[in-house]
Amino acid sequence: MSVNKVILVGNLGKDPELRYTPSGAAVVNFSLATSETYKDRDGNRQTKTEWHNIVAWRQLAEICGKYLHKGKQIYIEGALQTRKWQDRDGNDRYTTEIVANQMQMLGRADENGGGGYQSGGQGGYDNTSGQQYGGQPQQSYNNTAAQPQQPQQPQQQRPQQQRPAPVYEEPVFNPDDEIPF
Amino acid sequence: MSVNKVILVGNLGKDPELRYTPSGAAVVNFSLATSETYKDRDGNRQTKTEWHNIVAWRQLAEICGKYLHKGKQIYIEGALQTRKWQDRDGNDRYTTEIVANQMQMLGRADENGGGGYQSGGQGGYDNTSGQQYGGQPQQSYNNTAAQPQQPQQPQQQRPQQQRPAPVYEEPVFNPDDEIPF
Amino acid sequence: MSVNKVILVGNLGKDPELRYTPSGAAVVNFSLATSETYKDRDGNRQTKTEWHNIVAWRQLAEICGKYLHKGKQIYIEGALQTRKWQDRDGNDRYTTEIVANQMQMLGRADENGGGGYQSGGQGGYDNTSGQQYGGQPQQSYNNTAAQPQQPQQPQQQRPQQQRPAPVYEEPVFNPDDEIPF
Amino acid sequence: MSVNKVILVGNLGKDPELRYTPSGAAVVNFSLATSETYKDRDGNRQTKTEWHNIVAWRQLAEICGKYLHKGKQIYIEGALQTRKWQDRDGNDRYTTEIVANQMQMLGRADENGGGGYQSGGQGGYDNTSGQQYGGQPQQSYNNTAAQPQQPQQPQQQRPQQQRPAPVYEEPVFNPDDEIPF
DNA sequence: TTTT
DNA sequence: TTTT
Repeated sequence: MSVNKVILVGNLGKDPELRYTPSGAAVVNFSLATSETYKDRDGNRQTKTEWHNIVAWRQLAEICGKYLHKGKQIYIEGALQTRKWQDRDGNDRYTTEIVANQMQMLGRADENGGGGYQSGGQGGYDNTSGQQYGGQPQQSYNNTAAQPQQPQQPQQQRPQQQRPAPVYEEPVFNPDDEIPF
Repeated sequence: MSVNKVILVGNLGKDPELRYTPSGAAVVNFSLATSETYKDRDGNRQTKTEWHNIVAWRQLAEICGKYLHKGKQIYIEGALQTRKWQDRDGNDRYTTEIVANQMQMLGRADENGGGGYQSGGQGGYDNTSGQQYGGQPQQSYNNTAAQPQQPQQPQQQRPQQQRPAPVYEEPVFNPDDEIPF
Repeated sequence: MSVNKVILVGNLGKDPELRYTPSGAAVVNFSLATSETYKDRDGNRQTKTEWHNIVAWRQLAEICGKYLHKGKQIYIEGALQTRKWQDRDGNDRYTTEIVANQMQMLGRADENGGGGYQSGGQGGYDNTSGQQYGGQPQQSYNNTAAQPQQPQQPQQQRPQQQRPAPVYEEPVFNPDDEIPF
Repeated sequence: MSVNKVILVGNLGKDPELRYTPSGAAVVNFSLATSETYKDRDGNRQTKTEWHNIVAWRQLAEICGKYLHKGKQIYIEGALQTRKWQDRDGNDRYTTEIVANQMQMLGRADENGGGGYQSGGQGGYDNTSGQQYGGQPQQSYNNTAAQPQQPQQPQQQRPQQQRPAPVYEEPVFNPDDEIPF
């Protein structure tokens, strides 16, 4: 009985980071900038930039890891998700991310290369999963997990003392952590 | 390299019409009203209503057919599609529809009944297909065809003289027509 | 009590057509293509293109007329609107358009020129109207009419015999027609 | 050159909190829940709830304060914004909010009352500002500031020792703080 | 950290 | 009529 949707068009601040869970699920993280320009009261043009934490899983993660790079302009559609975690003092802290389920590279195709792009278009994967428009041709890159469960970042669920060298910072995704499903 | 997305919140003008193709695919059609109120130059409040033709396929079609009814308020997400057809004079004519891929019933749950609702919540189907948020729990009702192909309305592709009693009107979906795949 | 929203990313099929009403209101029309690629049952990659009729008014119309051109990739946000008109036989006919209220040029800035672009960035207008995010810096190009009234295409409201040479086709926007407000 | 858009349909977790800045600008805060249901690996139906921090300004703030209440189902459209602030240890901390620019009450009109609703429809304000669809009738409740500047939460900009009893927590909006414009 |  |  609800809708949770985010639509962004922006530029990557850095190259994406693609990792794999022990079970083999791909996950990618990157930050995306959206900018607004406006004139302040003195008539000077100002820019305000917003940074968004993007995460994607599985096939979409791999596509992002392969084809996106720092500076690339993309369209992202996803859902808001706020993860709770504990800092070193045991305080609850929260991080909000956009869990992407669709991505579109924007601009010219010949500009969709950069950092590691191999020619051959979008080769190497088949976009036949059909999540987006059941009963329609496929549009863009969608996330395609057959059984959807967003893995909880596992750091917050197991005792922190299990870590050999406890990191009292925001839990970055750890590819050695098992997805709990 | 493109995005084609429609988001509507409105009310059904009539009960939805659920049909099946010979191959067994469910398809539903209904019209959805969105209304805007504004004040004209004389300060009088005016209402402008827009009517949208909605079509949905397969599982989503069946859910719409079962649970929606005239007057129901819903959220719809889909894609624009313009079908071309010929009228009796052979002129090209066009009809624009929204091919829904997500639907949300709005308002109270106890008001989500009406025309044929069985108690038991959203019982009768398993929402485990995972199109929307690969890697996440499922949200709302999605269209779930594993191999997405939007059936072309076949009327425009076969000779009209095949029809016993040719109807020189906009080709309404004919459940006797085979989906071309 | 409703939402009527369209979000498109696509390419212009032709240069936009900018006109002015007798009262001086700018109006622009262009068609925008969105394309999906999919594999058919034989595994061949197919493309399906959808064409959308875009209309924009006033400041946004002028920006589109100045900076857009055939082939340009843009983001459009707007509302669906279906206009009713009569063909020569007096039959009701309908045309669905997207009334744009926001537009974003995509791709590189140095590619945002073409057909008549003058350097100087987005010069010539001040983006200080604040429709989009009241209380926030302005984002992108918005439609900025202080008193919003969508002009009805006047052809359908006055007798067709008033036209010297009646055109029995879909009523294209006529800049000699007065906006009815 | 970017888009930052959030679309939510959900229910308020509490009554909204309406405050005013010293300069008289209304600001409202509330949390909105979106929920997804899914089946876990054991076939049990699970619900995952996401909480979103909503903020709105000026006219939209006042409408939210007047007409919304705990449990109410609404449609919200807005932009993501992450505020940075310092906790007691001087660590940077971040809070992500949705700055609403459009709101729609969902469900029955006779259910749109509760906590302080006066009959008379949406009386008490004129929705004639025209931000959303320049050139169109107005849809829903929009934020209408003529000069858009999102007030920065001022707590993070002035010395914390100014507070008589420093609260080493996330800076909640303080209506005694002046908006910096 | 990106873009304009 | 665009793009890939």
